[in-house]
Amino acid sequence: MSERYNIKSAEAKWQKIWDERGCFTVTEDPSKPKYYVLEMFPYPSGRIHVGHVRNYTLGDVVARFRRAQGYNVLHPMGWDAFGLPAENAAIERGAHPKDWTLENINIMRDQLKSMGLSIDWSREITTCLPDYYRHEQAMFLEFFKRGLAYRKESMVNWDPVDNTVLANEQVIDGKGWRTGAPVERRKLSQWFLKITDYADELLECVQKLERWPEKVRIMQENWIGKSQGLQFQWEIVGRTEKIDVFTTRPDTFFGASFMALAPDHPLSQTLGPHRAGYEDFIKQCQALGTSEAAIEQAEKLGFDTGFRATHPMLGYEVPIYIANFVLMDYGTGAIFGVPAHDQRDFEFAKKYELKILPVIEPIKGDGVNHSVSAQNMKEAYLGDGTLINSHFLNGMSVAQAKAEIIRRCEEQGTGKGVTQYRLRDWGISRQRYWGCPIPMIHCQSCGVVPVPEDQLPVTLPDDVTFDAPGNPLARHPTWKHTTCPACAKAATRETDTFDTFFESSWYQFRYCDPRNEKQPVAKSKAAYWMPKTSSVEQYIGGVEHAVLHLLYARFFTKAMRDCGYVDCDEPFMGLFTQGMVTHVTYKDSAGKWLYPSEVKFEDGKTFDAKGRPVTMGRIEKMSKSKKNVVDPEDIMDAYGADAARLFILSDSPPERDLEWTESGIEGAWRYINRLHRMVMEVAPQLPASSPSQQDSESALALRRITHKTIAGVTADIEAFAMNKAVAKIRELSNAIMEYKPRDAILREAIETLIKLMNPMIPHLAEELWQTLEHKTLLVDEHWPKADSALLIADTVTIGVQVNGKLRASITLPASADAAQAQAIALAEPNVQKSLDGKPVKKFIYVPAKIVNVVVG
RNA sequence: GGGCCCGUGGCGGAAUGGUAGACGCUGCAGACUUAAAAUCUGUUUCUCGCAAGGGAGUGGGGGUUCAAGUCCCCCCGGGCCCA
Repeated sequence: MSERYNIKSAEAKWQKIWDERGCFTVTEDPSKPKYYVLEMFPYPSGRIHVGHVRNYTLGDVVARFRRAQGYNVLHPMGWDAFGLPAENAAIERGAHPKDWTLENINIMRDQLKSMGLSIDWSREITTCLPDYYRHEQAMFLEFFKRGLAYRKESMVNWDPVDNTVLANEQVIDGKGWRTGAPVERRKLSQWFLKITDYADELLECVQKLERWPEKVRIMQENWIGKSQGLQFQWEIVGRTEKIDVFTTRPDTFFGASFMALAPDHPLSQTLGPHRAGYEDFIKQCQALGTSEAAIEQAEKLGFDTGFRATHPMLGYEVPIYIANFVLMDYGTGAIFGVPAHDQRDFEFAKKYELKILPVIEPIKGDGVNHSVSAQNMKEAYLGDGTLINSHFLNGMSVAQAKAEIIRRCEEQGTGKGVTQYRLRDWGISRQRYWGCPIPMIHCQSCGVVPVPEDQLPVTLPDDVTFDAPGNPLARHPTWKHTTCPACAKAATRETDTFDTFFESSWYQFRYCDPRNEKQPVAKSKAAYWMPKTSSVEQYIGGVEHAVLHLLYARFFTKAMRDCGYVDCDEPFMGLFTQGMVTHVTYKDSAGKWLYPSEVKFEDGKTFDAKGRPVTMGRIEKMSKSKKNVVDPEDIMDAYGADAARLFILSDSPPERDLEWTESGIEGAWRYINRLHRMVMEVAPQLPASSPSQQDSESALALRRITHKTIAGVTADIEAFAMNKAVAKIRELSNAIMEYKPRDAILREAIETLIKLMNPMIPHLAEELWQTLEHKTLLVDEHWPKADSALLIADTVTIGVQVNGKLRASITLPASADAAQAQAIALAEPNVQKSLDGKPVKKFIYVPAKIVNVVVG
């Protein structure tokens, strides 16, 4: 009868029609509310992976949904095209980074297009092309003019494998984030952006981003790491030097019983060598490594210098130690120890038998039993409480005491309140070829001189070699030689390029005006798509970018605002971070990883191509090294884009990990075919009109389900609960398939179903819409509205409990009162049996919810 | 060590404090078929029972409530971030 749905040709057909009619091409239209959906753009590594498919499917659901709701939707795509893999490809197989990158882009663009995404491809951007990066060179010069970009010599993390500088955040456990090689420390002149100027604003604003995941906000807050404290000086007995100390707990000032310096503190080198064992101790500290976690977990060790410091207020003396747990990078590299109220200090004091003086008494009745006597303390008390043993601070709360001690110190001129941040300025210099050249010139007589704006862009030379380690730009025979714009003498170009986080920090603006040759973005266009009040409504990407990319993009937005490019304060109003895609792993009898496509299934057992047994391993994040990957192109060839999209949306909540399974994708594919078959079969029999009356109970029931589904799916998509939306759509289709009459009510249900599933499986939806003989494109149809009258049922089925245990279920009018409910409930034989003749003590009736009979 | 999140059938997962297990996957049984695939129908938390019906059940233990997967306290296990 009906022919099988030809997925491949149908999907290609609709993609062509959407493309030819420019369905997703948008311009600024003041008559419509705008909605900006953005997914993190891909690095053109070669082929798309399932993580991309998940990311862009989620974005496409939002885009198509909002479009149907009448928004003017901006949904663009581009390429994060600078980066190390291109250079690695050049080294490994001799491909030029540019050719390699542009080829990859062509492949991946085709792959993305075959997903049927509602993207405005006319806005595509490629960050490695001069028409993109010329603008960031201009912006960098503007930043430089305003003091937001500067150069300084600094210790850098040097990755000896990649031969490049790493940002602090690219160092994980003392190792390079990409290579895993132990990082070396080197001194280099580097360009920095003054992100620390914005530390406070970045912190304040992130707390107001209500549509960001809580955990990402907390990560950003921790990264900025703002702390308030007191910085003041202690005198050393018998010496002229003073020790600068920073503390976030000035309230515990009077509990101080020792002083500790970082091993690499300058004073350690002055005070330490007087005593034997100093050298050994320092060596011991260095052997501990640089990882803060390791330092924290190691035994707290100290070296007594024999010197003593004087308490600035009380004048008593405390010993000065050099301690392995004090970090030079944090604060001033020197602390005073308060064993009663800091766990590390407490352990230290126990070991070296130092005085433990409690100065905070826990608030009584908070349920915590902390003794205030030093002998009984088993650990430091870190909570709030009332100050004791603290002279003028006695009786105050911790917060009051902090404020008071800072006030006193400032009054006496012995110290000052200090705000400190963990955040450091952003080092943007990279000693790489495949990045945006930093538009600066080094002149022997004039120093560092910016490239004049009319000479931009500074483009990368194409004729470079990768046969030697280091930066090809630096050893290029001619490229770096130029003349000084100031004095016209011979000078050299900066050969460092920007960190590639630079490109992704402002691309959200470029999409608003991607072909502008004069500016990064015209103010009028930015004002429409990214006004002060609402920038990107929905940003979607992996949680791995929770700190770096998002922090840099937020900073860039503020810097661009202050330089007059744009008006908005925050780039991304709504953020959604998706989970990873995982897959079971396979190993052959020799213990080698196998691709899922190499594994055969028989009788629930797994074999390789030659029939040898294969073992199934853990479910892990898809990775090439473990070969537990599937190629989206293979999936789309076999099952089509709709099936891939549907499966990806249906099982797991988007924020959680998704396990890719063959049976899952097959289930989605079966559903698509079943739906097609069903509509093909009933379409010719359906009346054209829409329903006016409900003449049967089953018709009314279907209408109710239809409208309940509209309300449910709308709410679910808004809440990003795509798996629940899919479940509701499938419920509706189950109801449709059970419904026998071929009437207007069935037409309404089917057309509603098609509209609701359109964001998820747009090709099939469009195909079915056409099958129902509509002349319009579904893509231009409005999102259905639920009839609220149909959402309220007039009879309900609820459970009847006796003493909280379910004994029966009853159907009664939704408007029934307690007396009616009681009569119906007690009439149930099962309820009577459970009552066992005992008197009803209490009767609970929550309309449309539950009946609970309480008996004695 | 601190913070945040999570523990529900064989599996992924649903459940504004109100009939736990929606929806799907898998399995099982049946129909169609010479047969298989595809498709369709039924069934699928465990357990006692021929059945009607009963018992247990959301990592473990306590508590609040007429009622707890959901709220509170303690413990166990897993994940992420910070240290």
